Amino acid sequence: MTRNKKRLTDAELELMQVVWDLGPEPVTVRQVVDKLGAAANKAPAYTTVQTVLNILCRKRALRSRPGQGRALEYEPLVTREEMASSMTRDLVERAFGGSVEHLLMTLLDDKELGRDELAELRRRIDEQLGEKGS
Amino acid sequence: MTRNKKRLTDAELELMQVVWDLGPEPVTVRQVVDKLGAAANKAPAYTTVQTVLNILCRKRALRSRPGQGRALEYEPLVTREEMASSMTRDLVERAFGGSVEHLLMTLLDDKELGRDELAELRRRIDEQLGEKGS
DNA sequence: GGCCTCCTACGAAAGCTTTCGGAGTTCTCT
DNA sequence: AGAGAACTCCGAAAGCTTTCGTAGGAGGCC
Repeated sequence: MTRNKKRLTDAELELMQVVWDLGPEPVTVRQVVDKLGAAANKAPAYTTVQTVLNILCRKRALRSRPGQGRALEYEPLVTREEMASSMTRDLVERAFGGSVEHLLMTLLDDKELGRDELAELRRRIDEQLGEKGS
Repeated sequence: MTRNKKRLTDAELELMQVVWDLGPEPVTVRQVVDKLGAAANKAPAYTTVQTVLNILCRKRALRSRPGQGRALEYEPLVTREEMASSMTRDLVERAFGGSVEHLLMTLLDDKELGRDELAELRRRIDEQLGEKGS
């Protein structure tokens, strides 16, 4: 069952996003630093990135191993979707008393959703209702 | 527009929940401690609760003022719903690239929702669609 | 008054987060 | 071989989180 209990901090999550963005191949510290330098105009120090990536390994969000060059390669052990799901469960626990429906209702009532999104959502619900059919 | 940027930590949020639970009236440190002692069999020290309540004041989530007795009274400056909304926005930013729809789709696909919840949700969507109608 | 209880205010200690510099190793180029 | 670049490992420093103890003030009771 290996419950994935660890919560990622801001810095950690941001680096995970970069790793996921960088595609399916494992990435090096250098690649992450460069990507950050390109995206924002302030890149953190090389060793800062390295430290956070290593923390992510300790938290079992990444794995590192020798790559082709001399630099270690890091690869995700969880997908962006798994992480998002896990964070959502966390939010539901912390802020909605464990009730997913409560979160859903709040999202609807807060709207920010246009007619198209609502229609799409409705379509999906019908799909789900269909699957559970009978 | 005075964006409410502050994020509450675990301990802080837990105390907010107790304050909200304790009803609309302002509460004292003592009341919160007792409530925690009753709920879990592990009550934190009086001064621990006091410290966190004061931090919540600094973060503008609570306000304190002299009560009838000698103890200060604390009252919420934000509602549970506002906090939940704000935390949800935060999650959407951090984990779903700012896309509420993405969160909604994930919630649906992760299911955990029974037929009744889905039906209720659908009803609400129709409501919203009605409001926006034409 | 003197003592006990309840309260507030202050701040300390342990641990986590975020950032980075320095030491040392290895690869490459001349 | 020697210089320099690039990388890893280690750990430190500043700030936040969480928990709590102690000092000091105010009210009630003998």
